[in-house]
Amino acid sequence: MRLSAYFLPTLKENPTEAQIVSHRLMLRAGMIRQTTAGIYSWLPLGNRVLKKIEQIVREEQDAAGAQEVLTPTIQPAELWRESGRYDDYGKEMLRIVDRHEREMLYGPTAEEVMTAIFRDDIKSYRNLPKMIYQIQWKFRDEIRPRFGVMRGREFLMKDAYSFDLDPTSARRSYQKMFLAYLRTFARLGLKAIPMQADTGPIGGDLSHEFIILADTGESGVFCDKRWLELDVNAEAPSYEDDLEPFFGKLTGIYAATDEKHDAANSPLPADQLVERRGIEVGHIFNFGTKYSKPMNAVVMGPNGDNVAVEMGSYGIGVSRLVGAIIEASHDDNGIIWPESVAPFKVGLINLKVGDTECDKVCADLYDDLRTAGVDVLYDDRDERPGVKFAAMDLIGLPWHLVVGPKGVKAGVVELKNRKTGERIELSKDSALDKLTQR
RNA sequence: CGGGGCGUAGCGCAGCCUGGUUAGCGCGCCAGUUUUGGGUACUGGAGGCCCCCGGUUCGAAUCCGGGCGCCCCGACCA
Repeated sequence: MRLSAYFLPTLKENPTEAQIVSHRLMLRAGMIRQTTAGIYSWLPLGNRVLKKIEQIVREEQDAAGAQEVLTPTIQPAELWRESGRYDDYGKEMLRIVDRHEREMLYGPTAEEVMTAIFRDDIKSYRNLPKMIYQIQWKFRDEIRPRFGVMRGREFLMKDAYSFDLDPTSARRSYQKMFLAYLRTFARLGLKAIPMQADTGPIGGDLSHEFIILADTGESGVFCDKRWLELDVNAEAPSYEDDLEPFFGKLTGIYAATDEKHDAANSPLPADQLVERRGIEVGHIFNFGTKYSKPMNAVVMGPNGDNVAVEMGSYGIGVSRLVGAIIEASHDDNGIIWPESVAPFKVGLINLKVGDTECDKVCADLYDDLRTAGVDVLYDDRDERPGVKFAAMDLIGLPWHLVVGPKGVKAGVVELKNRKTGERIELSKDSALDKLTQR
């Protein structure tokens, strides 16, 4: 993409409404614009990041054996009356009446819809277990939305639902998702700690929140200090393995949100315990038959009895992750994208637009990179170098490829790593090699 | 829902208290000059229902009433 043609409205100054760094940087980097309180439009750059995250989440869900579906944002009140949650959910649920006076709602979650889809077509234990998921917009009418996409009213969520014949099998589904979450967050460049959590309105007994430690986080959390240096993926099993040992080991290292932590009966001595702030990026629940019973989601078991299926649900805040990643990865100059989610891998900077040599070298690099399948954002604007460097730092692409007249005369270009700040001069071809092999 | 704040050009703000020429400033934007190596220049220019409605007044961005919107703190929530 050529920057001169890209819809990328960057801001030099901080908008007043943005209180935390990720919100400020998302606005300044031209990723999002607020449409109304807690509801955002995603501009091209932000949308690219959102799609990248979505894709990683999707790949890891698929790898864990979940199958992607898509259910509507608008749901009938009827389904929620079946589960008994229509009256319980309160004002967070956005309720709508259609032209026929039917009560509808904008889905804050999809347990009811998913349970209904399951029960309508799955009738035998032979078809279990099943795990389905979607990546779909949700709406929760927060009292006070804040922090940009970190706590919007409308947000993109990956929500998965597991259906099993018995609690043992359900536990295994839970552990698969537990592992999938660890792998997903690791690929996103994040360290997410699974913590014992309250189950809230979804209900159930087994539940973990996945928390990224960050000073700006909304949740207070407590954890064993061993978590701080633990590499959870080093010994992660595959999905075919018995997951119990791994699950047992990780859940055996204390971590809990402040709702769950009992300071009076702390399981750890004070010098072992760390108290921090955190951002919740995922939450998984096992809730048994809480929905399957009232909604009559039953299958015929091996002995001919109808049994209510054991269920779990598993959420990842996809749009929230965009903010969370920025909270975890930025500096004074702007965002520093992990390569896996960067909107473009390389920013190509032409320091002297109009110079025949520079234009030629840039045009070649631009074509070659794209041919090699590398996402490249070419700053071909007739701007001063400082302006270009600033913009490139702000939007945080992992690699900056700088082409200027001096270097071109000497047959070199400069490659800068946004994260480390390291700058090396090398030939155009070596730069290409380096960027295409990674 | 309780408490606080704000609404003036795309963004950040001043002006309002104490009403009175064509409503200012910085950034951005447009045109031209500059061809620039790490947030760097110069000249000129465009751009305003001063949130909305009503009232007071000879006169309202400014005072008064009502409404709407947005932000922050709290309670609440993923």
